[in-house]
Amino acid sequence: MHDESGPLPPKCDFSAWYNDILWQAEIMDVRYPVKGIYVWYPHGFAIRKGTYAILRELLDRDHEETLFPLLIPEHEFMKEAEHIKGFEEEVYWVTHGGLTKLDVPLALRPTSETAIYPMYSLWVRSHADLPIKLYQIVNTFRYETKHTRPLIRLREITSFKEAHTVHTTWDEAEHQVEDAVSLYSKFYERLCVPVIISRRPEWDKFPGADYTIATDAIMPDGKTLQVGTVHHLGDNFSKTFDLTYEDPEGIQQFAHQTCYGISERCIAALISIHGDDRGLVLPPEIAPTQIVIVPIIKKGRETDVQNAADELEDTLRCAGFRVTTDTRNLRPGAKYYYWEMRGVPLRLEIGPRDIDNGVVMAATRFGEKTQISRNIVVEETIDLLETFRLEMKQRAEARAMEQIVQVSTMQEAKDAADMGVAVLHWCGDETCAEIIEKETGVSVLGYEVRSAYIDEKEGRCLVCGKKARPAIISRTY
RNA sequence: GGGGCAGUAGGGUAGCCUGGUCCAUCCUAGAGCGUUUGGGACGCUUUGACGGCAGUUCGAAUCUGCCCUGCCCCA
Repeated sequence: MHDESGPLPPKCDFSAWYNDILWQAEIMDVRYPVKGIYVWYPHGFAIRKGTYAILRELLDRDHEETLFPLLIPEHEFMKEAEHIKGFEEEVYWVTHGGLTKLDVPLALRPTSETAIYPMYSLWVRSHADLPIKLYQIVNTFRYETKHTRPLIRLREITSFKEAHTVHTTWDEAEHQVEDAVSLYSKFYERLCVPVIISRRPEWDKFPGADYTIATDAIMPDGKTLQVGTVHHLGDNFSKTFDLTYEDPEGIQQFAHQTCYGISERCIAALISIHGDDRGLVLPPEIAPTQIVIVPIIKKGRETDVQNAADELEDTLRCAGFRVTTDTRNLRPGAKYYYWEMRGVPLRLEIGPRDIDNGVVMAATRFGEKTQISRNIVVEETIDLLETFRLEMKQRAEARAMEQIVQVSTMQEAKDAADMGVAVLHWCGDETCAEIIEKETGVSVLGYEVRSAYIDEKEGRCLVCGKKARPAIISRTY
């Protein structure tokens, strides 16, 4: 419970570590009495706010935020055949209003295509109305039958950012897919979370899509977590929902669409990839508290120290930092552990000795201590936080590179997929993929891989020996 | 989808087989007072639970049934 072991199970026991850090760092309370449904603690929610602020900022450059209803009438939901097949097993239905049975059952959205597209069909008249690029951040419901996990596999997804765009042509929609992929790359770069982008195999794409590009992060236990998807919907939904526009020649045409989503899984990745045995490690941009000031009270110098801490807090707050002074009646050590658990990037200690010398002690979340001069504390803090951010990124990338292994035999693939992601050559043929999956026991995640950590060179299919490009396989969440 | 194990205070455990002095307990957490503060402080006082619903019984944390929730293994 104490001493060298620390309050958390070691991170190498990832499952136990993950469950524990969620409540120790006050991210989620998992005790809500419904399976797969959890409560955000204020601290977790503050992390969510910071993370989604970045997502909003990136999207707001050329999207508009909106809000569609939670309830979808059965007849709309049931229109798109492929889509229904993909979701019918996991839809919650509202069947009654009070004691009265509803004439039309209402689905709780598992995703909002069928809520949004009937309205798009009303809104779009002419090519001049296009493109439309909207997004919303909402809760969605899926009756998951597999093992649920906080932030990862939920029955109520509380933080689903879904964007839905409409375009005149298939090619224009394809450009939008590319824009979205690059937007997601930027997003994860800001979180310092390394990701692999790839095209999902045909049998694994979004129900109703022409194709799906996915973003995966590698968790500490080597399993991958899908943390973003971008779908080219072609004109599949526009045909179903009669979403047409009049082109410049006066002819009615079906629109082409895309949709792309990110959920609170991005928080799961953020926590898991950066956290350590002492707790959270957060990028300064996201940390609800960026700097904590710990006053070192000594008998006889109480007001002295308190005033110095207050002044320091003022200076930093005026410089734009999110800063807290911990004035609780605890030993300094207890405070250090407390804020380390919460992932605060920088701690400043100020005691009588520092006041006399005109300095403060700075310690980053990685444990690097430096003494900085009080009169240039703002400049030094900016430097320390930026160095810290880069260090976070480097550590995460180094780990990702260890977890990605290029393989050339089935046995190697199996071994590598046990520890992380195996990169192998696959011709694109489904029967070859089946053999790979059967022999390795893990699934083919994708092909047309885009990642700074993976070489895109051609080779020979591991199964049939035909010309092939790299594909990735791994155990998944 | 199939199988197994479990649920006792905020957290972790004992008790259950063999129903009854059980005022549980320790660590931890919360509240209060005082002393303390350069890596998890200490003393005193105090708060708090048997997952839910039925049943068996003079009596249920303990036995039975159903439900809910969690964890592990296999497909």
